[in-house]
Amino acid sequence: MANGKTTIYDIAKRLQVTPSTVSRALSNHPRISSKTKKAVQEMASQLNYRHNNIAAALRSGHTHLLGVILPKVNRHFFSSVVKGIEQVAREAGYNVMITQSYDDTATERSNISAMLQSQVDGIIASIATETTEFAHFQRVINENIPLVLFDRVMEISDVSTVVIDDYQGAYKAVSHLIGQGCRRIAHLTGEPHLNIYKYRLRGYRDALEDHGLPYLEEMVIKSQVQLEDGRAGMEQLLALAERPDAVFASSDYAAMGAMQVLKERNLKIPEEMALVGFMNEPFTAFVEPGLTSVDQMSEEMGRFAAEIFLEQVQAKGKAFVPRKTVLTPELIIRGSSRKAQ
Amino acid sequence: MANGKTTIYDIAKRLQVTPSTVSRALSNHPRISSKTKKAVQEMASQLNYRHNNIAAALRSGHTHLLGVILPKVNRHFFSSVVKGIEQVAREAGYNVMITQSYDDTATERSNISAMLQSQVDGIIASIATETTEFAHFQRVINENIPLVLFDRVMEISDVSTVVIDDYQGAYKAVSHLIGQGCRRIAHLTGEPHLNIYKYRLRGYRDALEDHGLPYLEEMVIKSQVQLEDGRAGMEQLLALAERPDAVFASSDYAAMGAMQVLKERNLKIPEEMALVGFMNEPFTAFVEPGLTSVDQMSEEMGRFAAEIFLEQVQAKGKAFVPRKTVLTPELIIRGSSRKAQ
DNA sequence: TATATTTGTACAACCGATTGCACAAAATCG
DNA sequence: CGATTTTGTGCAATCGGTTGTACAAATATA
Repeated sequence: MANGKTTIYDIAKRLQVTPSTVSRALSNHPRISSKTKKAVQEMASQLNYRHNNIAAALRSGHTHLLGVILPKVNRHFFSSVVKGIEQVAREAGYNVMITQSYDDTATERSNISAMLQSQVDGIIASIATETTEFAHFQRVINENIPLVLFDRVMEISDVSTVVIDDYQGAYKAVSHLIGQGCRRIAHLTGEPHLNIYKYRLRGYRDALEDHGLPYLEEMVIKSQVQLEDGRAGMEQLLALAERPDAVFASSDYAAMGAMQVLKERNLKIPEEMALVGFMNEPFTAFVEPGLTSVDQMSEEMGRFAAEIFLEQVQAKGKAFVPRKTVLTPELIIRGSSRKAQ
Repeated sequence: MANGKTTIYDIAKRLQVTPSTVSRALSNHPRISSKTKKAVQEMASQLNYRHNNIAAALRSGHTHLLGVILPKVNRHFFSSVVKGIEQVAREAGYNVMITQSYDDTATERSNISAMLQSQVDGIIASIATETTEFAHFQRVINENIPLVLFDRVMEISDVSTVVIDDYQGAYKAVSHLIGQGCRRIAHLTGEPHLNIYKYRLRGYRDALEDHGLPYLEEMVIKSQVQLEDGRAGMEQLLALAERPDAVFASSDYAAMGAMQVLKERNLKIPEEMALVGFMNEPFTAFVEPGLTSVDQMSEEMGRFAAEIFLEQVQAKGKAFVPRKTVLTPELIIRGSSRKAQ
């Protein structure tokens, strides 16, 4: 009170009870009489008491802080995932601490350090594109702090993961293009060390083969699948002796870059070149024509990740069996791939 | 060590010194000999020691946590601001805790509570659209916790703020349209209780009047300036007896909605209707034609906000004079307003 | 009614670093 | 060379809740 901060000691003094009683009353301990609880609560609000998370965390060992590491929050996908995480986490009394790796491994590492220093109760993360070694994540696991990875995951056994079925998403997308009459479908793929791109590539390939179309090396272009990469990729594809009649990109940004190039060259979309992206970023609905894309069930993904984290926290002592959750993506068809039949 | 956690006590024991010496050695206290410091540091890394922020915070009173409250992280503007904040904050040894209000006052209030409970050393925030009473922010100020507001600020004296010159941004935008030959310029404006919209409206008005054009009530449409609002606003404007020949929207989303309607009706942009937005979201560059927009200097804004926060922290004891910082916005001209001369 | 159980609260150690104060040893000064 | 200042480290209290244990009173059980 003196310096504006009320503690449980102040409440205890006023009520002639001990701090431990106050603490228990506030946390709704069964052994405390409801009479005492009421008195404590009233005095607490009267004195404008606020629970000091820090002090509680020091003794109890848990901060009720959940760390979230994302490549970039301004990707609609990631921010939606965060929304899902927040919904579940707050419900369960956890505060969420978001940080961004900016797809940089060093930053990712320092994010993890910061979180460990802040004693977060768990970490939910999606790995930076650039990251190829996972010692920093392994450290989290070794310290027995619940870790849940989503979307961009790594091949480590003791981690729970939530991903969409990238294979299926790609397969659906390519099948759709074939259904629209496309026969020469190119693919803009990302870093092969990230599973998402690996699986999407497989889905692409299998869809082609299952429909009796050949898989051609020159039709698959690897990059970081950013806007510029999409532009470059499209240029490259247009320079081929036999041009593709469709492009399936592993990211909406790459697809967008491709679209820009096509427009600059006055090629008709989807008649001369159909396009499909991946992520279903909101701008896909704004551009002209709308960009067909694979939706990644972002909020669900976040909710699942948070729920798994909670389970893992609850199973504290006992061994927790890491869960792998796979969600089914949805193909959102827009003008960029809808050919008049 | 026993349970994987090394403390300064473990280090002290190994080195036959006291924990206080270790603490001081680690924090580079001038009174500790460099010999001891070296020994402590080596032992620390050997034992894999990690500083426990929680314990330190409890005693020292500062958590080195900076809370940031944003309406939505997936707005490119806000995420850029965060980037700026992070740059400065991390440099100074602060971790950043981001939360979203989703433009909802209740959520905003609970965000603040959560942060106060977590004992953040300061809060940087942009107010939720919906918020009209500021008691929760006032509480932060009353508790003497540094508060810096940016972009969406409120009329309270004891707060530092960072904003762009919204008036000037609007003025530039409208003058540009007039320069392109537009004579009947409509305006999509937002909630008048938010300064940003109020000032933009004034800039719009003054630019018209300074160029000898009339300010017409029916040309100003108030809404939440989201995509749908832009659509509705455009419909309304097109229904006027005398249509406008340009629309200046206080948000890119509203401008985008307007653009969609224009395209659906096959009206030419910018010939029949020029468009200018506000925010310079990335999609403005993707759409066809590119959307002219006012850039808000987002990263700078974040950096300034963080710097002011730091100053305020440093000035701990003494009275800190709140600073109002105003940045100059930049008009990014794209196809939606560039008429062939 | 005597005994066993439950209920309600108090006591005190504890989480792990920080920090004002004390004090001896070393360095500097007159 | 004695007095003063500086340097390096230790002591112990402290931040504010949490929690295992103890114990008296109330209640239930036999």
